[in-house]
Amino acid sequence: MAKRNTWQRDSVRDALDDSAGFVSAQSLHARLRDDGTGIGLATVYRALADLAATGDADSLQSPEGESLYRACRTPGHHHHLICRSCLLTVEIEADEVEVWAQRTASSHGFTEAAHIVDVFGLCAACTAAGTAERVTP
Amino acid sequence: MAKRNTWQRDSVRDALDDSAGFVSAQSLHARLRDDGTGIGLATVYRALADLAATGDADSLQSPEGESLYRACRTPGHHHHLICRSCLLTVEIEADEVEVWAQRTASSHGFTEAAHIVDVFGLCAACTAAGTAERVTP
DNA sequence: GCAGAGTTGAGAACGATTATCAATACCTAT
DNA sequence: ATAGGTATTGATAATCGTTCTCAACTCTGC
Repeated sequence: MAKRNTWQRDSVRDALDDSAGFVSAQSLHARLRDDGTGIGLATVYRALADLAATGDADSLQSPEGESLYRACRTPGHHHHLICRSCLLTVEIEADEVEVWAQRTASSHGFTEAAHIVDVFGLCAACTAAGTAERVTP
Repeated sequence: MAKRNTWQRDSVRDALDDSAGFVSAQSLHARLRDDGTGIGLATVYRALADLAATGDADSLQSPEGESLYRACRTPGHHHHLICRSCLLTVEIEADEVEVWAQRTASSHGFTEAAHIVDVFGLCAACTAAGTAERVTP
């Protein structure tokens, strides 16, 4: 079960690193295909799943139900501020919220608390441009 | 475009009200079918979408990508504390988090901020029962 | 009761994701 | 460097949740 290094995996990792915000597996695949590589869709999904599993990438569900991925610069636990128009993403710390979540959970008898905390909005650029639709990077 | 009252819509609303936690459209449909009603799957989806649109129900995406619905007792904006084993749900207030989200968004130039804040854990009962399910880090 | 517009339900269609499986490419031991 | 076992790939089929289609149906107001 030893992992092997393939140009496909590297390509996916590189493409993720080049993205400013979250991207879907589909759009990553499309981009890689456009770059001339003959990479397969299934391979992109597998590579992304691996990256997410090893903690090298974060993933979240878009409001539309798609799985989005991102290579995060900040290691460890953090949250995201995401532009719902261009998907530009800013990593944010939220110690305040960590404490709140933990306190709230235990005050209701819940254990093993985890939380999903993401803020969506329109970034400065999209606000200025009045961009109404979502653009997939 | 006047809305009509049909027993189907009422059934969906009632079934939602009877649920302690979030449920998927599929399982709601299955339950209604088992109750002898010949309700259609598409109708359940439509009714749930309507309820969510009018604010009579809340919805969220399960970590597996399914859409889950719930008839919430608290009107207005609130968040949820959800047992990841039995889906028991507690509605929680989070003024603290509202403020934080708004402040964080605007400090990064983001406008029209909305946020997804949900806490997952194991409820007291499931913790005691040792119900071990998947892990959501 | 009647007409007509909103609703329903069975199944087709759809999009995202996962499974299949023969062909291929990577890695390690020679 | 080479060979060979095996993880990986990729085209395609399959799966799953959800939405669409459209003829049949049923509320509601008159």
